[in-house]
Amino acid sequence: MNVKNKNEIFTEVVLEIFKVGGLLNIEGDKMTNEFGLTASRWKILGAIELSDTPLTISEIGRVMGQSRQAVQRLVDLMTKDKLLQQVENPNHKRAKFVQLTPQAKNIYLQLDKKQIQWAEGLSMDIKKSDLETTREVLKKISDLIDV
Amino acid sequence: MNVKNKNEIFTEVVLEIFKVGGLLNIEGDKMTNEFGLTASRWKILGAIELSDTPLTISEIGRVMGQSRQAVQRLVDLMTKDKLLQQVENPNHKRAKFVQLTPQAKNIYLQLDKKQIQWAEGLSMDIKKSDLETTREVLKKISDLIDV
DNA sequence: GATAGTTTGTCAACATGTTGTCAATGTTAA
DNA sequence: TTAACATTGACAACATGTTGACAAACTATC
Repeated sequence: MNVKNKNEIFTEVVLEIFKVGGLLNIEGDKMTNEFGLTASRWKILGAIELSDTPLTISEIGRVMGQSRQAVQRLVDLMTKDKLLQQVENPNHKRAKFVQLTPQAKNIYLQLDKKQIQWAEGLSMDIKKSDLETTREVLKKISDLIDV
Repeated sequence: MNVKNKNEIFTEVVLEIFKVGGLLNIEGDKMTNEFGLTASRWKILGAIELSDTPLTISEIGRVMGQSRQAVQRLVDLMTKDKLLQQVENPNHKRAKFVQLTPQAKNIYLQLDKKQIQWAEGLSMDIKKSDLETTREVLKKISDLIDV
């Protein structure tokens, strides 16, 4: 019946993560194209909007599991594009808080609607409990690596 | 209890895929460093070794869910490094088959051992059935996008 | 066989990401 | 307070990836 051991399945999961990640990026690029955005820039907006507290550039990087330098680069570009603005951080002179401009909030809301419709189509055939299991497994893996 | 709907969970899964993907790449780079490889080049070796039939560059791309150009670039570099060699494909004059050199096979075997130990540590706290669910969910997503 | 459409290799432009380094800023401990 | 350590912004080098375009090679259809 089931001839594969746990390690083999784990390896398959890892390879599938790479594959799906790439495909999702392409999909995200298409989805954001009409707003002059890309998948990566959309993710930055999401990281800020989904957070309960104001975030600095380094904090955004930590939330996304990325280097602060990669985030800095995008934030600089998006600031130039009037999508982000930086405000004083009372706790740190250099590390300012990053905020969405009204224009970016507007775009983000539209993208959120678009994404929900897209997600509904994709997750139609997937059980909610299976999605939850997947989320937990991925979180466990990321926590275990991140040490 | 559970206030999140399916779309929200789906979104969390997507964000976790991005995060874990990045972390796995960093981990793969560290793991392959002693052999003068990178995570991406290791993946190329894996795609070829795990296939039942000889693969062309374009086919490797399709298996990995990547553009053939990205694969081509790496195969060219790895050919220069004596890790890959190309042999005639009776079905196509230009699209040759890509093979591992003995040296690459040797490295791949060592990496496989190393990876199994690493995977055992990581998947220790994860149920086999949950890993299988995760794999199936990811496959479903990638199939649905790939159309 | 000729023709139209697809796949492939090649080259180029560009976006994204890690890593390393340095000085400026914050934090901690003696 | 001061000295050691950690975090941050800034810059640079490099690896990886998508996309677009073009000609060569293959496939299918008439």
